Amino acid sequence: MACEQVFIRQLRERGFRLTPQREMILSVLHDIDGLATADEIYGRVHSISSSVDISTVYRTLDLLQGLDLVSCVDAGDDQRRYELLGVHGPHLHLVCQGCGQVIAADLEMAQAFAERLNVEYGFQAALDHLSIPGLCPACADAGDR
Amino acid sequence: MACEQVFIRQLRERGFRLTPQREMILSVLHDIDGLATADEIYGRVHSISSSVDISTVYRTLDLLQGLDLVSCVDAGDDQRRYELLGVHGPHLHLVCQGCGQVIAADLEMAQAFAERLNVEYGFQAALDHLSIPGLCPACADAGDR
DNA sequence: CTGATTACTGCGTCTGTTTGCAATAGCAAT
DNA sequence: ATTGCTATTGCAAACAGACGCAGTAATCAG
Repeated sequence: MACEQVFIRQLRERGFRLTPQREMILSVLHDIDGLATADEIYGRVHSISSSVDISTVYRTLDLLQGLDLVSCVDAGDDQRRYELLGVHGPHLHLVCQGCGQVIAADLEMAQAFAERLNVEYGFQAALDHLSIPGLCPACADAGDR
Repeated sequence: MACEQVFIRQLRERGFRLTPQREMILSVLHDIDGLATADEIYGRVHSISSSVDISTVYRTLDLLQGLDLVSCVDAGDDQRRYELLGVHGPHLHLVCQGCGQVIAADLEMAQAFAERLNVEYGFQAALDHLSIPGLCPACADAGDR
């Protein structure tokens, strides 16, 4: 699979090692193809090989984030979820605080905003891997009453 | 103090109670006048009255956030900090991932962005209480090499 | 002032996540 | 294939933060 190749190449280039655990975790992420909590990922990996530790899952997810292959959505309410950035590149996460729904928004949407922060404050915002809290259309409607 | 009055009024209006613990926590936040972790706040409160529990600190901070009297900066790397929104109203937090520094930015900066999210996705972004990760000028420079 | 109501607290416990450490196992060079 | 270097792992323990519960105390009506 394409993403596997990317992964392996990225690892090698930066002096990391390819381990079965990492392969499994990547494969599971690929299967899920959507958002999943660390625990869900751990569950799946564990069912393939029962000797993989949850802390390895966390460490691998961190690593994958560092390589920009995975992004993390912080729903605020204690349920971080992870997502493989395969086909669809980086994007914004609009997290609804009403229903928990996560909407994927085009990163380009925030370009002007990032630009402004840079001009005014010299700050280089990393807007990918960013979760924006708020209300989805449905919950905003419901909340108006 | 003005903010104390605001606090008490807000509490009463919504049917909450004024307790010594809440007064102490508010007073500590006022003393600090800047960012502090829950643990730091707990430490100070504890030194005044040793029978205050850390979970009360967390609960009170949550409450204060609900009343928009406190905002929370999530530096990403496990060190949430809290801040009294007294004089300066709500604002954006630009969190540097290099040095951990937190820059306060004008909320107005993000208005256009919020507007766009609303138009395109019908999403009502809550951009106050939002921490934006990135690099401050100094760290961005250092990182270029 | 007194008593009733019920929000709030402290405690213990639990979940999700990170970290230190010794043992293991990739990888490159031989 | 063997070796050495060291990144990576599993484990256990530490950690922040949330939660359920039973007792306490702030508030308000009388």
